[in-house]
Amino acid sequence: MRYEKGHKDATRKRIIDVASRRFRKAGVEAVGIAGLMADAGLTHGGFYAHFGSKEELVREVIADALDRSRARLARIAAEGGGLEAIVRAYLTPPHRDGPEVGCAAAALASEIVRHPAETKAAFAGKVEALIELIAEHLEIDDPTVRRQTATAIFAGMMGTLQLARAMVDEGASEQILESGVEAALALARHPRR
Amino acid sequence: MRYEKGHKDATRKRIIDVASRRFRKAGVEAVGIAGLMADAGLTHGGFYAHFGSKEELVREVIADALDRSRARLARIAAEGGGLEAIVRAYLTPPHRDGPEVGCAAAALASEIVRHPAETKAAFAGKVEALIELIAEHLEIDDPTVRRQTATAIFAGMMGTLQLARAMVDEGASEQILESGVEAALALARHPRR
DNA sequence: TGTACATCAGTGAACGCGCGTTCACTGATGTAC
DNA sequence: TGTACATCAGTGAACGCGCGTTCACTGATGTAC
Repeated sequence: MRYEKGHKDATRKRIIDVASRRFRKAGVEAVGIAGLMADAGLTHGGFYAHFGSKEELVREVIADALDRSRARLARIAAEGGGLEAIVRAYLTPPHRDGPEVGCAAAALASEIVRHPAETKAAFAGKVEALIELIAEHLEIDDPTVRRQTATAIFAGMMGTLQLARAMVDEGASEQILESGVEAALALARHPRR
Repeated sequence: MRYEKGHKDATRKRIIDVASRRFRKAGVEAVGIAGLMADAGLTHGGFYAHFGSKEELVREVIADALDRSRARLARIAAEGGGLEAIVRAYLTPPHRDGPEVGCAAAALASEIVRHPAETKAAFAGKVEALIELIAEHLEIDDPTVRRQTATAIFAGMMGTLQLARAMVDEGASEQILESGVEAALALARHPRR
């Protein structure tokens, strides 16, 4: 081999990592293949040795980024804080200000909707896994209610983070984050009317 | 005048209306000036007689679309259903399936974040008005708690609609909408721990 | 051990295309005389 | 009333640019003999 064993895999991983940050920061549409590859230290033509199309990369990035978010939140919960630690870690100024390393669902949700079904399916599957993680940390017996509550908590976290990012005023933004924390914890406490 | 009085205003309004539908359906970035103007029955060059830039149009569209959403939801609440009617009208399959005439916040939130401060400010201001509308229909005495609860309810509604749109499976999508309704009503009922 | 060849990750020119924006122009109508 | 001119919403060619994708190629290294 002209390159050491594992070289191509490492390059592929590097492209995904660069794309993952850039997609979350600027949106998928705003990121071009040429700039992406330059960031990864390569030229644009080589892209197609790794991915069949930009859309295929999008799918891989979404799956990878959401897997990592899930793992990170699972670790945070496991360290003893449970659901409250998840919620507080998610609705925090650093997460609001660092979308490039944050939750891909919050960063890309409204544009993923317009992608092909295959991409949406990848997104939907990983979001379900995130919801499942939240459900595991709810003290609700009925599995249907637990699942519904977990879904609403995640939707609220995502919507809250997006609103906090849209605010121009720092104080207003932090009040929104706080509202989101309170609401998530209230839902975890009062799953039924 | 070569055109009857009010002609230019009517054209401007038509451009905004066409842009409003197309932005919400495809995202701001995916909509070009030429296609937009063709849809409005004009050629692209005329665009700059009405708007200084595409970004200026984006700002006008956001303000207009969110004003209309607010007015629509206010009417629905006033017809007797109150907050529950707002929530149920928002988290409904037709709204999920018709983003082009639906809430601009849910359709565009994650991309507005990346626009210039002036655009974000226009968005933020109108979202505050929507939250205020929700707050008006909450039976909570403490204005801070009322406001916080309204914020969380709106964030949850927005996040829920986005998740429902991202699902490929129809049944899963409808369960998400239902979770959102339940959660919003639960928050309205239990504002404090 | 030395030479010929195969491999293939990565290169970079080229493809057609649409983008946002500018600008000299058109032509229907209103106003001035 | 008839003619000359001013107005200005809208036209369409042109600008430089970046997009996603294709493809003939390079050149470093491994394998075969």
